[in-house]
Amino acid sequence: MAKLSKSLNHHDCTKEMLPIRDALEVFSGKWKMMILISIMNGNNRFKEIERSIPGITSKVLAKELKDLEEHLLLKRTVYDEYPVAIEYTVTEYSNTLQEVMMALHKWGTNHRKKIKSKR
Amino acid sequence: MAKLSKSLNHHDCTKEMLPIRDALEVFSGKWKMMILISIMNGNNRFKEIERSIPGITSKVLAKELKDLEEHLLLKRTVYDEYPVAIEYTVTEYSNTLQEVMMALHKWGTNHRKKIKSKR
DNA sequence: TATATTTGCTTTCTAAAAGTAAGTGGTTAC
DNA sequence: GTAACCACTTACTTTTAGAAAGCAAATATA
Repeated sequence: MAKLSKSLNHHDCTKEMLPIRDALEVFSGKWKMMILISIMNGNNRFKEIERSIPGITSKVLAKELKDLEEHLLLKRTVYDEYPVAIEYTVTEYSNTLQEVMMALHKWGTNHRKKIKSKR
Repeated sequence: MAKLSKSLNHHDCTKEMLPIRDALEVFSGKWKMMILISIMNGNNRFKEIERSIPGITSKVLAKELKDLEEHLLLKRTVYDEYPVAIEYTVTEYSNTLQEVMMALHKWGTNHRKKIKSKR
């Protein structure tokens, strides 16, 4: 008995963790949010997006664009006209990220001050 | 002129991206948020935390705990008593993450439904 | 007409990060 | 005395990210 309770000697909090984990899986990482913001700001062509995000490489961008598309956050459209243009646009669904983005932006701004004052 | 404007043919949005990037750097990734939540839920010993997060290994946990400590989000205390106990506690500063966590939780919950209904 | 450049990627190679499994040194319970 | 617990660390493997170059098609420049 003592043993049993000891082996369970921790508070279960998986219920709270799962949704947060789901969310982070979708857009955490170095580039996904940046890509979304870039497209939201009117960069719709591959090269435009690439140029707007300092440090990203085309390989990584290509992969992340695919991921984001799968998660319904953006859409890839091929225009079969003259020199075949490809456009990436954010979906309506991606607007649900506004609140998350604002919270992140706010916290990040404050954290930068915090860390600066620490040094 | 045409050349110049073409080479700048994208909207600069680094200003908006930077704070979000700062924020994500601190706690994005597979485990950091889970660790914080676990500790907030009263798991303060290394093994307790480890047991409360399914799938995490001691190596990763040790590393993430160090990272979070450096970012002022938690505190490591050594009690020099009988069999030397070590306790991890969240800092007051980590409470500033509440808003972010709530936004993530909300979005993640909704996204899970969204993805489920898609399949 | 030849050369260079742009676009939207892909390929190859290397480096860094994450995961797996076992081990360590100390304490304590059986 | 053997087994288990604690807080990690070490060695090794696999996965992921990044760096650099290439490619086919079109367009612009000289």
